[in-house]
Amino acid sequence: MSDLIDTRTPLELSHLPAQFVGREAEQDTLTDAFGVEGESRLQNFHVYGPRGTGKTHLLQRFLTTFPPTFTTCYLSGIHQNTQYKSLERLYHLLTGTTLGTGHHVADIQRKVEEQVTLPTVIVVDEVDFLLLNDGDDLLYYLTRLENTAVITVSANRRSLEEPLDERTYSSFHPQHLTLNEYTANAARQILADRARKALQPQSLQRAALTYITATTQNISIGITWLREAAETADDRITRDLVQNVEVTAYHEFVKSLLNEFTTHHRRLYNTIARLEQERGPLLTTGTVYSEYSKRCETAGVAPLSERRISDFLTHLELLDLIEATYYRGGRKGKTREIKLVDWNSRSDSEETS
DNA sequence: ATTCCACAGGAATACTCGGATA
DNA sequence: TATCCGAGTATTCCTGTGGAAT
Repeated sequence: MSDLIDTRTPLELSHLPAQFVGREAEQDTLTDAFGVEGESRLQNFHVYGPRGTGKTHLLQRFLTTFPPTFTTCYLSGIHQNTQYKSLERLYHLLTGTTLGTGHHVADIQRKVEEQVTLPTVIVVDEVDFLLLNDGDDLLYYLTRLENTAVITVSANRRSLEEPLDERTYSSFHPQHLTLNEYTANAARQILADRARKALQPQSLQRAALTYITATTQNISIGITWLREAAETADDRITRDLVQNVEVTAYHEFVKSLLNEFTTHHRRLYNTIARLEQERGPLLTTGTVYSEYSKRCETAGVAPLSERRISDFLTHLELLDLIEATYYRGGRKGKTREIKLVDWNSRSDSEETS
């Protein structure tokens, strides 16, 4: 146990710091659009930004700025990955009562509709997971609800025009907000601020901090890394120490991401990681699946079907843990070529379209 | 011009579970 | 209590893909 750490909380990913660095402009954009201070208007938004750029924190914080004359609701498409689950949670928020399973969606829709009396702002974070799993029915319903604003959040799509039904998109019709990656300076401030609150004074070397912010632009990785270093350190967090825990820290980060998913997701990821070590990158779906199957046998677990694992691979892609190039035909057949994401190649990843 | 690779990914189906209704 | 219904999860089934190899 490290005695460097006074309070661990500021080093946790879920911690919402009182002071919010680097996203003031984006915060203002939202506040101005909604006119929270004066006459308020409800607006739909789509917020895009790579992983670890503060989207979730920005919106969670934004929701807290509404007065009690509003209802606000935060959903994550990772957990609320069906219309049913989303509506259930929404209903729970509105009434405090839990419905449980076994009802009809149309019934819950009606119940929710009855309960939405105050202007309501609903954030659908990680919207890609919901769309992949259950289509856009929820968004269609929500955007047609009176007196309601919907804010979708994605780390993968700048716009939802393509994945949404035309009728859904036309009633959604969002304004767009993009979060760019933190500047090194902002990242440094964020980490330094958390270190100051969590650690003994003077325990974090400047060079250590610099190394982190120069290596990754994902602030979640940065925070995990800082915490890992703090937990390992005896007296000071040095640059060397930070380098030493680099790999472990990334594993910790992956673990925390995959914690929200199933053991099969984790097994699948580990399979890919090991295959890549053994045979190098660029594996095809087939090899990954058969190796995953083997691992299941070894562990005495029934493997999931190829079809299902195909979807789980897409999940890993959405999480930015793996990268896949799709072959839609050709001598390689129709497949995906898979490799782990090179997370610490800080620099050019701007040519996406 | 064909053939072929090797799955992607849509649709139908099976199975389980909780609530509702008679 | 029996039975039915719909939601969720996972499987089964199947068609389509398109350039390189023949």
